[in-house]
Amino acid sequence: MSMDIPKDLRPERVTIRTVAADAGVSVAAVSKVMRNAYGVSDALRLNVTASIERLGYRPSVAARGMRGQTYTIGILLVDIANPFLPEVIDGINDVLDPSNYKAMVGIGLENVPLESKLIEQMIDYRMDGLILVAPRMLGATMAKFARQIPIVAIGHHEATADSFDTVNSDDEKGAALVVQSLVASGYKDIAMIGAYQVNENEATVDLKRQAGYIDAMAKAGLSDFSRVIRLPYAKNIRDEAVRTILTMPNRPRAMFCWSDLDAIPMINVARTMGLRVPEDLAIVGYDDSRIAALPLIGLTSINQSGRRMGALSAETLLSRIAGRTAPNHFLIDPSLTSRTSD
Amino acid sequence: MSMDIPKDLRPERVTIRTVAADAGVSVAAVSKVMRNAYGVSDALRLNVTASIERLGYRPSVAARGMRGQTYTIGILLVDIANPFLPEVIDGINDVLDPSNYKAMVGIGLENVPLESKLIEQMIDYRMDGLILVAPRMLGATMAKFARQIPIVAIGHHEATADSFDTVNSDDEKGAALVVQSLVASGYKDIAMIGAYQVNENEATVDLKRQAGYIDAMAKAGLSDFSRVIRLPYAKNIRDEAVRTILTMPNRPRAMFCWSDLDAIPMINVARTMGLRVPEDLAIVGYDDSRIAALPLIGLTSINQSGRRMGALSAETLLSRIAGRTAPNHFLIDPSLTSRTSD
DNA sequence: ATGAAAGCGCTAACAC
DNA sequence: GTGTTAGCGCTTTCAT
Repeated sequence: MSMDIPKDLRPERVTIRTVAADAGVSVAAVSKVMRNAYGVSDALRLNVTASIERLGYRPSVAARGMRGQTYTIGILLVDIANPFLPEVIDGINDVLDPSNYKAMVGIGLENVPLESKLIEQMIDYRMDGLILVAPRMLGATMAKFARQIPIVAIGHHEATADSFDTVNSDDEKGAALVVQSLVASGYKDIAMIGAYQVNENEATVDLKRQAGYIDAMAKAGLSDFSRVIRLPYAKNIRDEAVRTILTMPNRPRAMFCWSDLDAIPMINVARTMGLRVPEDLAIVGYDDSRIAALPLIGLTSINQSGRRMGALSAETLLSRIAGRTAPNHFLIDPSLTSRTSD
Repeated sequence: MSMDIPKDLRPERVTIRTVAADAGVSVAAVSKVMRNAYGVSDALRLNVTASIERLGYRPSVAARGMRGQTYTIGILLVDIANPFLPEVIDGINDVLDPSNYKAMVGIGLENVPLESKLIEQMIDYRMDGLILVAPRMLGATMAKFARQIPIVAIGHHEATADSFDTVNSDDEKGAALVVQSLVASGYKDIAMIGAYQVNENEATVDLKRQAGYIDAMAKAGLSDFSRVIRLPYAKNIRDEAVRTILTMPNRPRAMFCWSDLDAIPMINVARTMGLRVPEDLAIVGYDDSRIAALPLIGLTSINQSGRRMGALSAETLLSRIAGRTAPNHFLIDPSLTSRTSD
């Protein structure tokens, strides 16, 4: 039934001007209503709100970004597979939901240049602030970005940073918790599986966990047993490396893995080799991920309350966006979730 | 006229105008060089490129969005925990990387209103196109959005849609593969674990898998054994429900789970109850996720080549952005990865 | 081949 | 309390 509609008759985009015309007010009035700015009468507000509703008007983030805020914050994730991330996202959403801010996510794929690219992109988008989750980049790089946009980092230990905020679990304490628990169970020969590469970035969680482990071992008088083993970076040969380690005559009696991501395959390899966990080999992980909780895995692990960290980081970011300039650095206490692997 | 503002007090942004001045050309020239537009001499291009490099100029996506393209595509994920997603992202990045497009991710948290919100937000951002991964919303809703922005859906079976494109694994065939394999191994009493709720959306993958299962059972002359069991939506009581099912006197001999997400806990519950897998109960999953491959899990599962689906959807989206209007609908063959659980 | 200039949709001074 | 208007940094005709 409809003929070809000439372009000038086609329904045009609803802009702030359309709304203003519809409500019989100025564009400035509409803008103020949208931003809850000071100086609008209730009558005007009601009138404008009705027009917005009726026309289904949605402000262009792009246009907003050119003058003021975009009411969008960017979340940068290292990768997407890490089981710790969903919790953090949930926590962030907990606080963003009731605000008029939205989140947009970038995925770094464990790759520093890509991370920087994504941050630049988010800046190009004129996002209002950034939450970086376990960034691989150096603190100096982050400080550089922080000059352009408010930043809070999760899982980056740099409590002296003054251009950005940090939210962390106390990773040293977490590692100490593991060592103390294993020692209390009578283990002495406790080794640690560290992350794959010595990172250029010294603020990463794995190095803190390592420091906590070494320190706790010393405090327990077990320095002689203290050693950090690194698995190869390539995933496909990691299992083989674990097998080699577990075959060594002086194989440790207990293993503290810096991440569940390594602890779970280790349980599997151990059992496949006929080793009983924990009778022959105790294993403790880090992150308390869902898989760790599966009955047949039963991995004892450190819980770092990702949801709280997420929520806290969002609150911190919003307060910085709101104008705070003094840096905030939060350290949250981890806890040990005991299961059957130790 | 402009007043004299001390430049030291206002470190100014590098804009297209800065570059133009630096290179001694017009802003239009710079714009054309950036977009590889027609009508620029090599000399000019070189000159401008050098200035861009030297000044570290980055175009404002916001400003671009007001007139032309943003060179950004949005990816909408149902949630972040699904093990199938990282692969898809990798695939999308494979094709986006060499292009000058970037991806931005939104996370739907399995929630239709939130999904719509995120899409609207991406439209507000003037993104150039969207890839929706296993959207929960109705096809009609997607069609509505597709009038405003190019869309390709992954995991939404609606081959008749003409306003958006789809990329799917052949879920009916995948389910049939499972049934045929189980039948070949001698199983007859094969039940299926479906998704938690009957969705309002009939285009979801789980319903296709269900249809494929029922059909394949019929073709094998096993209609009498055919039945679809639904687990409760609440995660915390799901294990208990599985236990109840496995305790029934007429418990099925084999289980086809619509997703590894359900198959893996089922293996665990079964073994915890003392059932041997597969001697007492065969289990097959869907997605061939990493955890399925762990030796102690050893879950036989359907592989739907997420990476290829991701790459294909990105290509399809770019071609639609480039102007194609005829819809594309791709169906990719799944395959069965056999392990020890069946 | 290159440049001048008119907006895109909004926010924020400032005027009334 | 409300309206007018000058840009924000780009892209895109349309001149030259």
